[in-house]
Amino acid sequence: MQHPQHPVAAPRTDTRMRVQKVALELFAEQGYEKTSLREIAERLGVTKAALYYHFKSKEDIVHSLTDDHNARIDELIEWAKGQPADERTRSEILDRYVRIVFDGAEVFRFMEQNRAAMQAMEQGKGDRLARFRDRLDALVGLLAGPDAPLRERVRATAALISASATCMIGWDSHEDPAELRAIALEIAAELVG
Amino acid sequence: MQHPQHPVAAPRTDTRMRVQKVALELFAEQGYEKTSLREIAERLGVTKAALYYHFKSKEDIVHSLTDDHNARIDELIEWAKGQPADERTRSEILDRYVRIVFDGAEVFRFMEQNRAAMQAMEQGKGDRLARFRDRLDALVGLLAGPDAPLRERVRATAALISASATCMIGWDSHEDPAELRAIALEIAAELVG
DNA sequence: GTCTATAGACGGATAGAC
DNA sequence: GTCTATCCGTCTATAGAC
Repeated sequence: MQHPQHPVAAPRTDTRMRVQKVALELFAEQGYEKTSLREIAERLGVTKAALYYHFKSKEDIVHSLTDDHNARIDELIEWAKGQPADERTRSEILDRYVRIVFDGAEVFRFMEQNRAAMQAMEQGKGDRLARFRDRLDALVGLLAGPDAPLRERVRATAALISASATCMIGWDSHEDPAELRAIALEIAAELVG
Repeated sequence: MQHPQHPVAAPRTDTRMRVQKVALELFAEQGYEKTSLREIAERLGVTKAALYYHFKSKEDIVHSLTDDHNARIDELIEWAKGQPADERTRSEILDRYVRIVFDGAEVFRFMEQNRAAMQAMEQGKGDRLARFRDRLDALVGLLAGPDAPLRERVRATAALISASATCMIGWDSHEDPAELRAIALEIAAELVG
């Protein structure tokens, strides 16, 4: 008789997730470039080499943190392209967008504060919506219409930027998150309405 | 008879400004941390050591780029503190704020894209409004009132963030700058009004 | 005011034992 | 899956000649 589920000696199967957690903390505290793999390993109580078993490079850690969130934005864009360009669709785009940023607030805050580093990583990825700016432009196009006048495009941009900023800025810790999300959505709706 | 104005051999007295120009270009292209003094010197046709004659460190180059603009924000805050907290004052705060960001758009864009690096530099400067976040909070306090409810504080924050983003985002190069500035102001006024 | 040369430190990444 | 040890590159900053 065997116990195939659990190998003996409980080999810390969650190390990968612990690396992600610590890396995100340090990237947020001191920035991506100023955080070395040595620091991440030290705070985790392992060695640099251990990190390379779970991630093939420093950039790979970042991608493991950001890919899911970026994919959700891409899905939103794809979905919206198949919808009629009416008021109903616009308000659903904003609702879903705010929810995505709100759910991944820590990661989006990291991306925001390290935009220069993110842009450097995005270089050379010509395919799809690899670049942050492409995603923003796509959403603006869907919210304002592809050939909208400058004023409408600027307002749609401002709507997205202020909504996400509201979701990811560090407020007093005892503010009501649900209220923040509602206010973010209200502001965005006002600007595209 | 002498010619006291121009020393012989025209010793490139503008090198300091040329360094600032090239540094800002490179910081914007690849980010502050990924730009080395070697690269700056190379693009300028001088050596690293020459840079150290004009600036005492890499950070010092950044401060030479940003200090004036930050001081203008500080002056705006000081001025506003002595004004009555009415509609007239709020709208003048926004007008002056937008003008400051608009005038220094390249530098503000650099600070925005390298916020992590900026924050790292701001560590340990306890005095005055050394930190970016302090300036934002001060302006929000002046626009919304010191003990305003959450919604008003969030809206004031969104006003400042979207106005500055509008001024410093890279739009199609043939857009009318004056129109952009007007739209930025309109959005901000709407959110604090 | 600009140069050459170098110090001194730290970074990411890999090899190979256990 | 984690370790030790190390390679090799790059960086900021300085010393000192011209």
